[in-house]
Amino acid sequence: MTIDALDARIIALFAAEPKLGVLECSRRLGVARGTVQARLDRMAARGVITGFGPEVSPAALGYVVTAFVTLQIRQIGGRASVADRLAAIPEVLEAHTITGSGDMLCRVVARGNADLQRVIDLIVEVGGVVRTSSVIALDTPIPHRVMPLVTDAPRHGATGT
Amino acid sequence: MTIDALDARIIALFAAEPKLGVLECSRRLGVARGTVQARLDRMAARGVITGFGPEVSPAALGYVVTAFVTLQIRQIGGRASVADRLAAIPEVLEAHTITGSGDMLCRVVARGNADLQRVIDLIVEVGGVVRTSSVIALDTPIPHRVMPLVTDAPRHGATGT
DNA sequence: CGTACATTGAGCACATTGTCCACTGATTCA
DNA sequence: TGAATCAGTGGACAATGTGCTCAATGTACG
Repeated sequence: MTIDALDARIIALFAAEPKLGVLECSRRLGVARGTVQARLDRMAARGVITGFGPEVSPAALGYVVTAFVTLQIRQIGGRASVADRLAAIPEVLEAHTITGSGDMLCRVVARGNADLQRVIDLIVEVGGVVRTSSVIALDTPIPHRVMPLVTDAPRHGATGT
Repeated sequence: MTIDALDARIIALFAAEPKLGVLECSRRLGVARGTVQARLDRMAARGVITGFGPEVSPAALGYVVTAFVTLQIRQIGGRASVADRLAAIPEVLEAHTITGSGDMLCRVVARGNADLQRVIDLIVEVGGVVRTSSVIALDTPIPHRVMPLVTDAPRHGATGT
């Protein structure tokens, strides 16, 4: 369930320059085109690479405020329905059930602080949500990244094969 | 700073089937190829689309545990150096400075609960970090997404072409 | 030793890309 | 009203990359 150094280089190269084709990638890595294609296919099949979709910046769309909202949920209600209704709120970008004193942790975005209040109100209105507690992200010194994992993983795991 | 309905449809189409070319995309949307290309270029230039890189699943690499770690930082130390040292830890996928009782919120992954302890130890060892508090993500009913935002944004902003 | 697998290098037909162009229609502004 | 600007259209072109196939090679493993 790991990747080798070549896999990592392929991913890193495509991450750096997504417009590269398989052919150009194989040239730069010094391997045959078929190898790169096979690696990509295999990683896609194994779920390591989940897609090549466009990455959209919420901030560029006007959603400049990011917040993390911890929810407490009435035990009797059932978390599933809460998740469904949260999913209906576009500004909820992510939701996890969690350990600790809270029950769910959501990442939400909004067009401003006043708009964040509106979004939180939408969340509170979801049946089963008892209480919310929010923290606002002031700055993001480390934006979402996975590349360190990719270049690190080969060192831990399988030899080539 | 918004996108219109056509932009949203272009993004949605590429998100659904990234292997589509510009030409096929234009065919399905019933517009000229040049239009799709121009829209993509413009959205890339405006920062709405930040890239087309491969999306990697940490879980598929063996990092099956996700946790959110809240840090308290010694005020005198300075947050910048803390962020730099956190960035050196591959398992730290994201870090924000936040409002509230904590000072930073990090998303971290690990290969298991025992490994999470190792990662948290790495974080604690960072100079300036006074205390940490972790919650583990048990389940992720809403995985990271932005599409609802994309399809929602046109309604707020520009005319619909 | 034989099998299985990954890789290589080559070739092919086909589709797509990047890049031009001229023309249209709508909007804005003097 | 007339001029200018912008986005979109439809077409064209050469150059390139793609998906696919094939046989041959080298290596790991039982």
